[in-house]
Amino acid sequence: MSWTDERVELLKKMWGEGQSASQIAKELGGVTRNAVIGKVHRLGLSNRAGSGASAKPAAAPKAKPAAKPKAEAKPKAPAQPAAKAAEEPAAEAAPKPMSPARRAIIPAGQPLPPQPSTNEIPAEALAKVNEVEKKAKKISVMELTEKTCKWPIGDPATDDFWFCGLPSQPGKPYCEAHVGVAFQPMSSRRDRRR
DNA sequence: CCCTGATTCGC
DNA sequence: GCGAATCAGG
Repeated sequence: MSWTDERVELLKKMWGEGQSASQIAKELGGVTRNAVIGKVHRLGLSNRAGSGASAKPAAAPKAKPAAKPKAEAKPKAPAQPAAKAAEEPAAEAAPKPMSPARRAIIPAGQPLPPQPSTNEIPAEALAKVNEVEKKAKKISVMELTEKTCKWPIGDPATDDFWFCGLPSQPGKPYCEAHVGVAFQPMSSRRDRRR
């Protein structure tokens, strides 16, 4: 993929809005977050409006990439809890706070036209989860241990919120059913060719 | 551990 | 110019 005018524009726009490089890369498609960051730099729009993130001193002595005796570890399976099923219309992506000024409520129509689902959750797994949620122990956050399923259920904004609490799978943060929905999808992850 | 952006440098 | 590899902070 090449940096066409439109792609660059979208890049600028999203970067300006405080989107992360990885998100921009995902949105554009065909590029990695590194490519995005590289482009951002080349475009000269490095830092965003002084967001209180991390300040780079700029000139830091490094120099050492000459040789790379780095014993790199193998990538793992990232996998994060996938979005819950349908019910809450508030499942939106707001990764960064951005400027306090632009806090406009979502319009009325369809602010999100082309939303290709990041990942699909098998209907089967969902059904399973629904069943499990009925048997959930409804434990609070303080009751979570290494052995309890940490799958959140309900709306954190209300009292209808608890954790599954069923016995989690060894080495996993969730019970079997929730491991299913949490780790199932996640198909593509950029290659790390060497 | 995951994620961020930043930098370097071979292409 | 491009972006993977790498670095460095959170």
